[in-house]
Amino acid sequence: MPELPEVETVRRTLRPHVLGLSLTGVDVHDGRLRTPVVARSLRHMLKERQIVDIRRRAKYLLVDLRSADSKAENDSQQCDAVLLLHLGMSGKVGLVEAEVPLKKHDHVVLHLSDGRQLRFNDPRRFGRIEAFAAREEAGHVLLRDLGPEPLGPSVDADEFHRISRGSKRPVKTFIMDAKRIVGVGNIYACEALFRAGIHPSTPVGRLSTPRWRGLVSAIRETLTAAIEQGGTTLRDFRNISGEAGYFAVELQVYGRQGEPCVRCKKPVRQLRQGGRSTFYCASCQRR
DNA sequence: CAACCGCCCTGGGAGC
DNA sequence: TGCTCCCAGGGCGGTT
Repeated sequence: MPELPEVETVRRTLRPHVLGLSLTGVDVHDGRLRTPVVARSLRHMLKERQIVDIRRRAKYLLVDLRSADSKAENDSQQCDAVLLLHLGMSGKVGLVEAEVPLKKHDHVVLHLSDGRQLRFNDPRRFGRIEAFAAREEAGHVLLRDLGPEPLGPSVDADEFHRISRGSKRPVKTFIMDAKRIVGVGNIYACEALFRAGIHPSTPVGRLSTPRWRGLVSAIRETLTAAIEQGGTTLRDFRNISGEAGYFAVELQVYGRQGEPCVRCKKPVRQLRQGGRSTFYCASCQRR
């Protein structure tokens, strides 16, 4: 499942291949994604626009588009658009030649000016694809309430300590809350808490500033390491050529219930928090 | 308002 | 072999 490192890897991999190309057409084969894809409006927002950048915010890919035929500089501002992609649970982006046969679950196809196609494939249809005018980005309902980027400069342990004071909420659900900090999914939440030596059930309001510092560092290190390794494969991730994806990151606790802890050899335990499985070492991770 | 819970969806694995 | 059941999970809408 694509978490932040996978999305960042897709961004970095895709970007050099598509920068400067224009979108020449849009096919919607199955618009039943997280919210229905409206072919008409997607076409209207994308057609004849040139890809000028690909950014990432949380787990959203944001493709910056500029009107390709706009000669007048003052006109281009109004023509700027953003294509938003979320890979959900099982989404993949393929960059292929037009003659390559469609695969099952290739729901949306974007035609590129070099003859190739960007194909959005998503078996579980938890993904999202939509487009809007660039001026709408700041107030966009999916983006406006997002917390800071874990790898950005504004993530601050003192701030987390301040806003979590008095809260009895488990630390794990706190760091997975996108309003607090974005891009920490179930796998990396477990891994970061193990790295920081913090029990996932610890009431978040009881974490001292030094422990918060340790946790913030652990989140950053965990995500950075995964990005460097090209993202976790697990089941669904594929790289842009459509081949089996990058090698799996060495996971220390996630999915290892009953196996010996890499640090102390005691069995890794599993519990459920907010409907999600949590994996941890009761000996290495303390409240 | 913070916190929680159920739901969306399909494929894959386990068990019979 | 094929059936049923369960699980994976981000984010959103609804409720407490």
